[in-house]
Order: sequence, then C-alpha cells, then structure tokens
Amino acid sequence: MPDALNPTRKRIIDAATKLFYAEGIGRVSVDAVAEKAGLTKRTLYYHFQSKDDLIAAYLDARDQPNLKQMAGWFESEEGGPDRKVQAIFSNLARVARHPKWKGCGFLRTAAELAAMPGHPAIKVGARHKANFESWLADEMANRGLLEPKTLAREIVLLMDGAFSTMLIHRNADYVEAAGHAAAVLIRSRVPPADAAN
Amino acid sequence: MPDALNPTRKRIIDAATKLFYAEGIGRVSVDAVAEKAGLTKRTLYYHFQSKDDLIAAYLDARDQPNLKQMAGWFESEEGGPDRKVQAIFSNLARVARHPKWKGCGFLRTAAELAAMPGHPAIKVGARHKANFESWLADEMANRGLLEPKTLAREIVLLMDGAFSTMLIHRNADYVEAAGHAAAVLIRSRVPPADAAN
DNA sequence: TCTTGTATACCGACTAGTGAATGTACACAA
DNA sequence: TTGTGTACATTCACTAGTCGGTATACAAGA
Repeated sequence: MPDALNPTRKRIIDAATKLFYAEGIGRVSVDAVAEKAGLTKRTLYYHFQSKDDLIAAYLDARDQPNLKQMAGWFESEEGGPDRKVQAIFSNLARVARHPKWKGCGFLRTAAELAAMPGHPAIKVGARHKANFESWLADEMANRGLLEPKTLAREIVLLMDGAFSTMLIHRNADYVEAAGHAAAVLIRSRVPPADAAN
Repeated sequence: MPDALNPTRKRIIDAATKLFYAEGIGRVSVDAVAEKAGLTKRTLYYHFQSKDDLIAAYLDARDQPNLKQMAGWFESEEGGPDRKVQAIFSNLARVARHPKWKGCGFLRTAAELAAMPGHPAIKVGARHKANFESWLADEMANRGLLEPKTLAREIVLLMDGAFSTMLIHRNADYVEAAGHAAAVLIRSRVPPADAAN
C-alpha cells in the first residue's frame, strides 16, 4: 500500500488535477488521467482504489494550497479587514478573467456529484469550505469586529455566489460586486469608537 | 420539424427534467430519457437535434416556472421588501431540506459544462439568471430603494452562494444566513425619511 | 403520393475496472 | 561475490457494458 507522499501517487494526482479541473470529473476518463501521468491505468488502480477515490484525493490535494493563496492575498493587502477581504475578491476577479479559469473545483465537483451527497469528494470539499470559513472568522475576530462568525459566513456566501455567477455569466463584474458587498458588511461590524479611552 | 408546443416534445422535456435534475446531465443517457418518456431514442432524436439541444430545452422550460415561483414567494409575504426577499430565502431553505432537492438546475448545468462556455444551455441559464436579477431590480426600484441594480445583484450573489453552499454542506442554515444578509443590505438602501413632508 | 412521426436494430467509440504476468529493488544467506 | 526470496510496482490485454447518434423501414393521415 503506497503512502500519501509516494511520488508516483503525486504524479497521478497532478495529472488528475489538470484534467479534472479543466474538463470536469465526469468528462475525464481514468485512461486519460493515466496517460497524462505517463503510466497505465492498471498502475493508477494500484495507487487508488477507484475513480471516486482519485477524485477525493484530487480535492484533498487542493485544500491547503487554496487556503494559502487566499490568506496570501488577504495578508498582502494594506489597510483594514474590509480592504483585505476586498483584495481577495479583486484577485479572484483577476484570475477568473483568464480563459483557463473554470470556477471553484470544490463547488463544481459538488455540483457534479449532487446526486451522491455522501460521496467522499463532497466531504473533502465541505471540510475545505469549513476551513476557509473558520480561518476568515478568526481573522475577523482578531481584528475586533462584531459577530465574526456571522460575518465570515456572509463573506463565504458572497464568494461562493461569485464563483457560481461568474461561471454562468463569464463576467467578472459579479466578483467585484461581491467584494464590494463584503466590504460593506465588514464595515457594518466595526465596533463603535469608545471616546472614553 | 415539430413545433415547440408539440405534446410529444413536451413529454420528452418532462422526462428529461426529472432525470437531468435528479442525476445531472452527464449521468443521464439519452436512452434513459427516451425510456422515461415512453418512446424510443430514435423518436427523441426526431424531436431534438442532439443531447445538447435537449439540455438547453430542459433549462428553457424551467425559466418561467422558476421565476413565477420566486415572484409568488415574494408577493405572498406581508411587509417591506426586506421581509419579502427574506421570505424567498426561507422558502428556499424549506424546499432545500427535502432529500430530493439537488440545488439550482441552472447553476449545476453551468458547473457541469464549465469547459464549454459557449454551450447553448449555459446561455439559457445566463438569460434566466439575468431575468431574475432584472425582476428583482425592478421590485427594489418600485419600492423606492436606493441603488436598486446594485442591491439586486448583491441579493443574487447571496442566493447563488446559498445554492452552492447548501449543495456542499447540506445545511439549510446557510440559506437562512443568506436571507438575513440580504435583508440587512435591503434595509441599508431605505432612503432617509424626509421630515419636511 | 408525400409528410410526419415512430420503431427496430445497429455502429464505432468509449467506460470503469480486472486477471495474469513481468519487472525491479533490496535483504539476506551461501 | 553470487544467488535467491520477497514485496513492491508496473505493463498488456481483456471484460462487460454504456455512450451519442444513425440507417432503414414502416405506418398513418392529407
């Protein structure tokens, strides 16, 4: 049983990532992933139990890099939390304009697997989204904003809405509009200044 | 060439609607749709040029009923626009709790076809979403709210975010949270009372 | 006789997954 | 140094079935 850090396993996941994200999990055959990885399907099935297992592994491998990218955009922006969050949306709008952008891999996979709510890949996606929401809530709380959990959830809703809307309209204005709304909601949670101090 | 109101064509679309929504367009074969409609695949191909054509027809048939349902929920609720919009979200949360609920058919189809941005079904979906946004903007404007178009777009973003998030977490709390945020954004657009009148 | 609609039967390509054999690296013994 | 056992890793060839789409025939109504 090869471990999670096995280099061949990694090569397969890299190939799967490119193909699944570009074409969608249902439109990519296991043969195609194996060929992209430069090995045979039988070898792929040595490293993964099934296609479903491979799909879950593909999303699991995206979890941390994705969170790091969001956090990087947040931290790189100067200013208050409203500007920092809006910077995430602006960066998303920028990358979403690229023709290779095909939405959020987690959400698209959940949409493709909507008929199988217990699918392991959906659980991985749910955990990723929960991680992001939790990170966001912590950032909001650390900056003293009111109702940090509610606020984080609202931002998540706007962001996932931006992903979906962008996918159907292919118009990045929706992403910017979501960022603006998020900034407004954040500013509404700035605690009143205490003149006594 | 059969017309759009042809009863056989309607039977096929009804069958396609049930299957495509329940399983996803990629997981349903043309054979399965034909069988559900009680006819052969060859007959289906007499009425529709291709599976892609059938997918677009399926979404097109959902456009008006979907808008009418939203408008019905909006109109049935007593109170101001904030309460009326929140009622849409509450009704969505209610139906989304049903195990047969599988998200928004338009968004799910767009996610499945993300690799084909020009696909006719995506254009149909984009038009439907634009229709909804436009209706919402009119309702907001008719009630004298400020920035009705921006407001409508923000509500749409929250709603599509609710659809996506619900699909991955299967937790209707997200839909209610989106409804609450929408109500807050609406109230922030109530024009200041003019004491002089 | 021409048009509309339906059915049977089929095509070639592709699908996820597997059986059986082969190759390879390394440990350990002679 | 050489031989051998073993577990890991990989390949080829295959199964059994599904896919979207079509060639052909036929039946009924105008």
